[in-house]
Amino acid sequence: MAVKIADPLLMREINKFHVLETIRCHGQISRVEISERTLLSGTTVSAITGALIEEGLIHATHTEANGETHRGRPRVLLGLVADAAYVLGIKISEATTTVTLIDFQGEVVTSVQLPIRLSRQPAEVIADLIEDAMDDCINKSGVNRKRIRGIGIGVPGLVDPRSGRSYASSVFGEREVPLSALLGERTGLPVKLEKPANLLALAEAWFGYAQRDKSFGVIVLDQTASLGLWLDDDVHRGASTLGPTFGHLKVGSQGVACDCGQLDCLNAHVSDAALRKHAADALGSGFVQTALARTSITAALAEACDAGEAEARKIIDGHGAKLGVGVSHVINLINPEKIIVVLESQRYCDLVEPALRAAAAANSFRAHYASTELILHTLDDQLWARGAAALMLRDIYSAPWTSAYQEELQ
Amino acid sequence: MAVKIADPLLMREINKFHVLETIRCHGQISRVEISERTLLSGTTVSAITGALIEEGLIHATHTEANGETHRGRPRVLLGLVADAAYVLGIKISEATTTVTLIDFQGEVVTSVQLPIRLSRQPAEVIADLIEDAMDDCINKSGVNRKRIRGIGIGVPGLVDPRSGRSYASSVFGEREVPLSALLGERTGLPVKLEKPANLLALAEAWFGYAQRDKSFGVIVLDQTASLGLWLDDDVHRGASTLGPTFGHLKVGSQGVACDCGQLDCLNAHVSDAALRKHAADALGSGFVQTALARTSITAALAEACDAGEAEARKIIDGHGAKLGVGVSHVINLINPEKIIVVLESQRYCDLVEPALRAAAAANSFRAHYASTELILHTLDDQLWARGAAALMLRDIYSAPWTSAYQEELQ
DNA sequence: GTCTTTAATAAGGGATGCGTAAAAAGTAGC
DNA sequence: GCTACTTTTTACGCATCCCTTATTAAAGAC
Repeated sequence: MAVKIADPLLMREINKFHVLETIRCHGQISRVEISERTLLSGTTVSAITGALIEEGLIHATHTEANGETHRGRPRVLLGLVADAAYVLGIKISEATTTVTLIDFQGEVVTSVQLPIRLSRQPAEVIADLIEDAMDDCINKSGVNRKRIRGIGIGVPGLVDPRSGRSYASSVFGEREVPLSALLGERTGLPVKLEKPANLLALAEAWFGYAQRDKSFGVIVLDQTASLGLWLDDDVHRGASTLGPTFGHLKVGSQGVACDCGQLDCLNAHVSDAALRKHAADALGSGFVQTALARTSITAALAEACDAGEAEARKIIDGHGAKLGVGVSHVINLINPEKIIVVLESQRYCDLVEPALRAAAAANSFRAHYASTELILHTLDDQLWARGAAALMLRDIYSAPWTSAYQEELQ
Repeated sequence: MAVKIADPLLMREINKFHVLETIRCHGQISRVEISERTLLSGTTVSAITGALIEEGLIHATHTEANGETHRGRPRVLLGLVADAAYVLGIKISEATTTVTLIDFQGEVVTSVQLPIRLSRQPAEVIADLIEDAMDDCINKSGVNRKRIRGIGIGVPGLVDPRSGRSYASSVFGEREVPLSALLGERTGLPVKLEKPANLLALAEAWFGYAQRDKSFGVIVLDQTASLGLWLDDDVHRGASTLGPTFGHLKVGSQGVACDCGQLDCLNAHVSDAALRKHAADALGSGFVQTALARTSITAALAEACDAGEAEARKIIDGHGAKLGVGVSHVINLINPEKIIVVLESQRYCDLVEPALRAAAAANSFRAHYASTELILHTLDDQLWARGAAALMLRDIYSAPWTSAYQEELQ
């Protein structure tokens, strides 16, 4: 039984949720329009918005009709109270860690970057560093700490959101780190852990390209390739709760070894490490070393390609082709409405796109390829943060009819 | 907005659904126990069961406490009225078509086999033949035609359940057949079309191995390989509504051509046609011809293998290996709680299982492989039928909180 | 400055639902 | 036959929704 028994209170909660959702999606909206959109009666909308105002979640922004001026009493526009709650979004990467404070509307309040390579430190030290960064972020913002409702974190590698543990992550020396617990102790706040791709999926679903879509996938290349799958209004986690393993799909049969001990995993072909190796083989280790001191491997390849280096072009095409095969598996099996591929730079998107699309098309069933929209765009640091924030915000907004709601409350 | 606005009527519908679900799952159950399981108050359960009795969906089976005798007033056991509704389940294959009448409890009432190769006939003729078979089935059962609520059909090839059309099916000469419409006209009943794998997924979810699972996949080899995916209490259809295309996943890189025009599709390696070709190449076309006159290709291979034929063993292992690669993609991307592989005979299950498991394990990420249970079992003709029936039954039982409910009513 | 128009709230009537608590029903034990 | 005990139903109170009809509020139109 995934759905709760109905009683009058649940009824209210459901309708309250719908009203809040409508306000959240629309930004500024009058009671009449809420009534029209939700099909709730004006009376009910008034009662619910009244309660929400009392709870401090929304307020009348007092702005009258926008632009054109109407005849009668102007509509009072309602909007979320930005100050109603705050959430910290944290994105941990190998080279940089970003801590961002997000308000109830999902807007960035403050953001702090920690340009530190964490991988040499034990988990306890890393937790301390992150705590300092959070404090810094909060202090800069001037936000009352009591209004902060939780912390959402994205960390590479395997993540079990249920236990809040990170496994085999490249940023930690330890194989297993109870990151949720470490940060929960220090802050007294609820902490949610997710893999970065799921964070992006959340961000796309809440703020990005996929707000209306029932199903979509987000593929992100952040050291390794990873997929976040959004199905039925939630991140898909699967039986292991680890989410899909895009990076270990098998592509091709060249017999390239992957860290996981198997052969021809996608990651063995498209991870940053693999790209560096390809580049070193084709362009010389000197090129790689000088380039990487300055920039990322994809940026370096893009530059070399633009400089007319045929080998760089070949590597990029190969990269796109392998990614395309992976994408084709997603199209064939899931056939989501959208697949969003998130890459580091616009230039690299442009360079990799032809080969990626060609491979995706060549390896997926026609009808499915035609119905899945393939989008490439660049990685926005704020998108990470907002995804991490959405992780916590969705708890505040949580849909009342799911049993998950109850579990998370206790 | 996937969820309806709450009002008192919806509330009743939700709770009614829960009560009916409880009765359906438990078979015979007293009001008290329903109250305990659903957490609804006794009053409400009485009111709802009263309404359900009035509607003729359930009745008091008047059996008192089973076995042990209790102290106070004995519980009145309630159960589904088998006669409350009937549904026709139809499974169309190349060689045989089965028509089955199922009652409200999901039990088979009558079943009729049409041992006719349909592929030579135009769609209109096929529809006529099926209509005759349905009439025969109904007449034999003695069931009042008015009690029949709909028809569920499984047909190989591409199926668009939304339009009720079958595309590129091996059983039809035409590329596109509006089968729902053809049978709807003839019977005046609602007709639902599905691909066979989805039918099996439904059957497993309602009656089979996966009644408790949130997510699972069913793989069936019926001419070609096909996958039905059950996610979030429903068959997953994807953007194209055609469902996953397991058979056109790319496995290996031998460059074997598939009907779809691409290379190395799973079907190009594991379809019945591919197996026949492998068998003809390795064992001689004479073997294939004499064997197929008598039995199926898998049964023939199993026999040859049992007779010590090394080439047959090799073909079966290859078959299992390719299937295993396909399975690994499902495990990596979806990581469902179960994957159920449905094969023709128990013997073939036993023979193909080692290679299948080995390939699945070798190509899927460890944690995911470990958390997905892999089950092989044989195809039961009744399972098809019950799946087809569930297709319609779920409309009668339909969950009131989804928008799909509303769409399907109109 | 008054009239018109639209928005929002308030009040009353009607319907439905849930839940609690008491009454009715039905059986076993003494 | 009476009592004890459990199930089921009935009666009542309360909450929610909806609708209709004022009432109040705030602007534009004249």
